Amino acid sequence: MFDEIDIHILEILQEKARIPNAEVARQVGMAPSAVLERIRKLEERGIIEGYEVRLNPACFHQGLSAFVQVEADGTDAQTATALAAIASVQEVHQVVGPDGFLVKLRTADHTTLSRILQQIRPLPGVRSIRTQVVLETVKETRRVDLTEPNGNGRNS
Amino acid sequence: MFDEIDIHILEILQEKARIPNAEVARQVGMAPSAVLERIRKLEERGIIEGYEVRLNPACFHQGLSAFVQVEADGTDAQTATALAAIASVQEVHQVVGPDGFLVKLRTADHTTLSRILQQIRPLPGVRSIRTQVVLETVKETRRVDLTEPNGNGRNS
DNA sequence: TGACAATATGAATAAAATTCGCATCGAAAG
DNA sequence: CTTTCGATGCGAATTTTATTCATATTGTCA
Repeated sequence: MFDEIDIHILEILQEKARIPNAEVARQVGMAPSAVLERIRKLEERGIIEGYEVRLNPACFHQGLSAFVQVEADGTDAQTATALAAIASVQEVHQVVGPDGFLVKLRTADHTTLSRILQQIRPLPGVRSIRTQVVLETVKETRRVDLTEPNGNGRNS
Repeated sequence: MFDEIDIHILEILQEKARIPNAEVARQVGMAPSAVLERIRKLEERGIIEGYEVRLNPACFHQGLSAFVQVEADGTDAQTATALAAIASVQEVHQVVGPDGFLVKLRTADHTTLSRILQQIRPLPGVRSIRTQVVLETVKETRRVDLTEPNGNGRNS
């Protein structure tokens, strides 16, 4: 699927995605056109899904994180859809076990959080919810570990 | 802190961060130099934290997600650090309540997950853990909602 | 009104993106 | 072993973008 050079390119982009292609080419020691072609193919193959700007949530009154364990009837797809439709909801995961869904929220403060929780409770299929408020986020990344010396975890 | 034009720029970058600055300028109807200056200031002020490439986890044998509720003695900073140091650990949140930490993992499969869990259990301060395996992720975004018609949630 | 700070503009230049013809390499077929 | 073919890299040429800077505009405050 991809080789060491691709890995190198992805590492660079993972570090700083808005870096000029010419600079990537310099770092991997190839012609810019070749690097461009590789990046294009990584995008085509769906290995690269997109490029995002990382914003400071606190600057947008979204400084409070919380996780909600939603116990639902079976695993209602309608419940998932309704949860996902809420603006403050960052993530909706269907999990194994009694708590059917695990929902990650981001709000301005406790008042807003309460409002969202009251919005979740009456959703179709929702039996009960348990909320965990985040005091401090120690780590939060979406990076994929590409530094595997051997070939495991890599498609050929 | 920022105005409607900044919001517009951020929306564009949130959608597609590797877009050329000249194109952003076109979309917001300003000179490229002015847009460049605005983006620079957004970066300086820490509103823009960085730019990331979004990779397909499945392509890197990281198709399995799980959340681990870690019950810890008090809220040991050492525990948090140890958790954060594990490569498969994507997020570590210190939460209010008996489960001191909520940890998000990404692994290749159940076998790897088990290995990581056995790595977590003996960590300093860890009393017990409860694991929730993700069957399906319905929504997973880090986008900040910038489409607020009124001024609430925005610093002036 | 006048001064000042912040920000926009447009032109000029340097740098980058993009295209494309050609070369190279490796695998599979003859 | 040679040929063919596809994939990929290279480098030159061209278009587009980034970046800088002098100048203009705007809004605020004294």
